[in-house]
Amino acid sequence: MPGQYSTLRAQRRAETQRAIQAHAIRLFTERGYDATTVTDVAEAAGVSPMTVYRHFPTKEDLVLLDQHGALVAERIAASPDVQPLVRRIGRALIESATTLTGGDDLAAGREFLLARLRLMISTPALRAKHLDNHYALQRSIVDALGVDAADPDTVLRIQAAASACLATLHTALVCWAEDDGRGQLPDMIAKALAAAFGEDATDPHG
Amino acid sequence: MPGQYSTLRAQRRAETQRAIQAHAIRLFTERGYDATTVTDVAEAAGVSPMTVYRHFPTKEDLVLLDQHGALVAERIAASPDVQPLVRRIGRALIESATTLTGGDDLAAGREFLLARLRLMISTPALRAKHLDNHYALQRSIVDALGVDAADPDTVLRIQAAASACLATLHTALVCWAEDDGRGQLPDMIAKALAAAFGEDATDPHG
DNA sequence: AACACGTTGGTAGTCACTACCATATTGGTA
DNA sequence: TACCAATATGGTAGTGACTACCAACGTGTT
Repeated sequence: MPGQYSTLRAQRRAETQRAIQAHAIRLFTERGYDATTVTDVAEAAGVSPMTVYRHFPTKEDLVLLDQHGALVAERIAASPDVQPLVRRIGRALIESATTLTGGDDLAAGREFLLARLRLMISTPALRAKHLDNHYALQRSIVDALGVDAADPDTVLRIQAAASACLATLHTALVCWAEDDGRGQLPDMIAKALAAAFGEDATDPHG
Repeated sequence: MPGQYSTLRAQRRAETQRAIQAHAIRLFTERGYDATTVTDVAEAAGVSPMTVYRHFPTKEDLVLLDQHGALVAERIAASPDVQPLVRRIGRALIESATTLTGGDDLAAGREFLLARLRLMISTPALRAKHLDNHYALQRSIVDALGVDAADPDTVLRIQAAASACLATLHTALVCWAEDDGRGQLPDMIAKALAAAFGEDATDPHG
């Protein structure tokens, strides 16, 4: 929230935030999400429960992914609009996944991502909110595609394509996590898209 | 939960349950979901808060749809398995929607359904849990399709198709509700499926 | 040195939800 | 008809997430 005019302040804040989240994921994985209270997390991180809420608005936000949404919307807006909708969205999803998993410096980042994914998949509350985040992402994708919203049929068409693509992405994430991240996530997404929409609609060489 | 060996008992129970839910939807619509406490609902229905929890495990269950899942799974299992996956699932969704909206005797039932849908769409907590219900429905659809689960690629293919179809269904529900239920829901679903997967994949005359 | 600001901690409260126990009414039975 | 089991409901007390409101302390700027 607050504007950081100081680097030292921002660094400290970022560090406590990182520590809180790291301890949270560890405890959630060890004892389970529901069996771990926010107070437990705060004690483990050496702060008060209030500080946890200052950095993460809800307990769920300790686990959920954050940057992914903006990444996808950017790529959508930057893509040429001559391709069919599904291919355009699908490519943005694949490229974003490449940035996410490949851009992370080392294996530790991937393990952290995997741990969060596993929690999201197995905990109903987390899974629900994560799916709702995808719904919000769907809205921003539709916005990024630049709809005039004059014709309700056009809106329905775009909304349907976007939601179907995102659901497929979620399925690919689940399968990737259940495979313990052995395969390549972008490949997984491409395969899932091809399965849902047909090979031709998502052919990377098209 | 309990087995109803008596009709009179079951009738009374069903009646209080119906009353609780009706008052809940009314209050949620009037004051907003978050601004209405379970105690408010209980008082309006003339029961104690505990009775509300006996009939509806969570506050969210006062709004969410229930029977839909079983309906879809049945139709999936009953459909011939020669068609492509997306068409098979899509048809089951359309037919279930026909049963839901057409089977309801009169307009009052449709208005009630619309009110619940509007709440589900506009309230984040409800929307999230509803989307998670769709995820559970996805699982039962995959089960109903009878997968041997030997090949992970096959599983991914079916999961992807099912999740994409259900996301499209959700989009159609939203569009239908935003249009105040003026159009026909099954048509809306068919249109959304065609937009996402192409006309040929869902052609009802195929 | 003084001042504004941002980070943290404390307290008290609301609300969803869960045991655990008591009570009354209903349905079938001796 | 009297009795008993099942069931629907109510009460109380408690947990845990989350939210004000206020106090204290450190940091960066003037």
